[in-house]
Formats: sequence, C-alpha cells, structure tokens
Amino acid sequence: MPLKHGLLGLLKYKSETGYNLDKSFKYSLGFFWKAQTSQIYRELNKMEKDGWLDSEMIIQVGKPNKKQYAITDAGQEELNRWLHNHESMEWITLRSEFLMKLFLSGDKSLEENIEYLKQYRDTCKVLMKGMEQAGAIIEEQAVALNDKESAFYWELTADYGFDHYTMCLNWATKTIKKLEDKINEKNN
Amino acid sequence: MPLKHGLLGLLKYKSETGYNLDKSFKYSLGFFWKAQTSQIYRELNKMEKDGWLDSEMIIQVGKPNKKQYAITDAGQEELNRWLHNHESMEWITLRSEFLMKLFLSGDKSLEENIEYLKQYRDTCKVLMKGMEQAGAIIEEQAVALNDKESAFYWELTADYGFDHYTMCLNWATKTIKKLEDKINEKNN
DNA sequence: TGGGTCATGTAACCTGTTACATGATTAG
DNA sequence: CTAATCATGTAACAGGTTACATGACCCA
Repeated sequence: MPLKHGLLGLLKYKSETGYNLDKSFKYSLGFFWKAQTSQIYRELNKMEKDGWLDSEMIIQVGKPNKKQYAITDAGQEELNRWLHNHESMEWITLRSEFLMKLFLSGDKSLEENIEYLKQYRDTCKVLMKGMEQAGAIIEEQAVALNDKESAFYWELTADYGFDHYTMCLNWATKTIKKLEDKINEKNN
Repeated sequence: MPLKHGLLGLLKYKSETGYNLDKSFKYSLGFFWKAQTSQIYRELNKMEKDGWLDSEMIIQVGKPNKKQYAITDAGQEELNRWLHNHESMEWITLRSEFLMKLFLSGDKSLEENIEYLKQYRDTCKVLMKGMEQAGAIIEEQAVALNDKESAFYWELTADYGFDHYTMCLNWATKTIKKLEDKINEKNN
C-alpha cells in the first residue's frame, strides 16, 4: 500500500494537515503515484484508526479549523518495515492504457494511428520539459527543509522521470517514422 | 476501463472461454496490464450483463463444461468508441512503488540503497531479455492468426517494452555508480 | 459579484487483490 | 502417488475514482 507509506514518509519530515499533505504529495511523490484528495483524507483516517498517526485539532478564527496529523512510533516502525523489505511485484511498473490501445489498433488507418502517436509524442515532450525543471525545485526544497541527504535521492527519481519521458519521446518519434514509411511504400 | 476493452479486443479475433482469455491475456496484453484470473471472470460476467458479450455453454464429457463468450454488436461499438476516443489521462503511465521508496530512502545507508538498486537492475535485465524474445513469439502468432497487420502493432508495443527496460537498466547502472562514488568520496 | 484559496470530508461505485473451493483427467 | 492441467467461480477486502457538499475569507 504505497500511498499510505508515502504519506508516512512525508509526515516524518513534519506534522501536517490533510490539506497540506495533499498539496505536498502532488508536487513530490505525485510524479510517480497519483492520488485524489478524497483518497488522501480517507487513508489518513484509516491510518489514525490503525495507530500509525495521531491527530490534533487546531482551532482557527476566520478560517476553518484544521486537523494536524503526526506520525506515531508504530507508524515509524511500519514505514521502516516497508522501506527495508522488498516484494517481488514492486519492480514491475509497466501499466499503460496507451500501449493497450496501440496493441489493438491494427484495424485503424495508418493516418489515424500516426495522429494518435503524435499526440502521445507531444505529451511526452511537455512532461520531459517539466522534469528538466524538477532539479531547481528540488534544490529549493532541500534548502528549505535543510536536508541535503534526502534531496540527493529526490534528484535520482527526477533523473528517472527525465530518462523515462526522453525514452518515450524517442520511441514515439521512430514509431511515427515507421508508420509514415508504410504509407510511402503503399503509394509507390 | 482498459481491462474490459482489452478483453473485447481479444474476443474480436475469436470467441473464447474465460479460461483461455485469461491465458491469452497474460501472454499478450498482460505485458502492460496485469489482471488476476478472478478479475477476468468477474469482468466477463459484468460485460455480459451490460450486453457487450453473449455466452454459450459448451457441454463436455470427461472435462468440466465451458462457457464461451462472443462479442456482440454493442460490444463492437464500445470497443470502437474506446479505440477512437482518447482521454487526457491515458498517457500518464508512471506509477512506481520502487521510485516512491527510493524517494524516501535518504535515511538508509548508501550500502543498503546500492543493494536495492542492484536488485532492481537485475530484474530489469531479465525483463529486457524477455522482451528481446517477444519478436519471435509475435511472429508465430501472426502466422497462426493470419493477421500481419495487427502483428505490426504488437511489435511496436514489444519495442516499447524493450526500450523501456533498457532505459531502466541504464539508469540503474549509472545511479549505482553515483552511490559508489559517494562511498569512495567519504573514504578519502 | 464572481472566482480562487482554505479546509474539511461523505457516498457510491468501480477496480484490483487475496484466499478459498471444487473435482475430474492425464502425465511422470 | 503426485502434480499439473482443465474450467469454473465466490467472498471479502483494499484501493482508486467521481460526484457532491459546506462555508468563510479575500481579491479584482
């Protein structure tokens, strides 16, 4: 259950409200694990019931009250257990509706498939550019939280993201060429 | 709901039983979408209720009876709708427990993280080798089903798989070097 | 006066995972 | 005799998605 452990990981740095956790999550772990706001609230609830978190109500004036979560000893233990024990399935990451559709696209026209791949390629380009800028954001955070050691690992994951989208872009480019060649063959 | 559409896609080639669909799925679409056997049976049930499939009981002697599914016109329509309409989220494929763990590994020793990355690297190597052989299997299937046009797209997805695992392998190799350099720096 | 931010969620539904159950046939 | 293959699932639970609800404050 990686979402829970991701939240534990964030709470280890600093106690936080669900609202803020949701935002931090989206700008950090969210790059390789998506979660809805409502799901985060639900998981926090469950984790408190299971004794991984404590919460404290903070009364505010002029603003809605907020509920701040802190990690407990049991939560720390659980986080460490997860960090140090690896299960066989966590490596396998390929899960793609895009590839599934392409696999089943033999009946579509070459032109339509080229269009599809071009959309994919453009999306990859945007995501790759985003990853290029991740380095600067990580630097900022490293200074703000004064944790250079962690930031080193954040950068490694950002590198992965960059390499990933670069690979996708290259694959898409060469694949589009293959389809275009097929059209040319037909016309000659 | 890509699993349903994947099953529709397989049933378009040939009517099949849940048992056989489960096996075909695991050797084709399963490379980029995992599904449990029990889930496949459940989805087939739902799809029949929704009118996307018809089923026929085939009585056998000496073997359990089997239930053969065939795609209906409504199912065909739904498959085409899915194939031709693209939604923004289907591109974003990155979802990785491995990266999440690495992101949160700042408190672990360099040695332990190197060990973790080496395990990852070795897994990637195995999966990459598997993708190299996919070409031959696809060729076989293309002949068996006499559908060269579809096989072309199957190969494109296998190429993606190969490129993906190659990229992961390269990233892991360079990342392990980075960590090893860090250890050497400390010792000097 | 309308939209954004702050801050919380609930309810319903869909999808994915795990564990279990049955029972015959066939190959080693 | 044992394990694999054939062939079907159910039940319970966990995790993910979508839609909806509330209400004040601040800025343009």
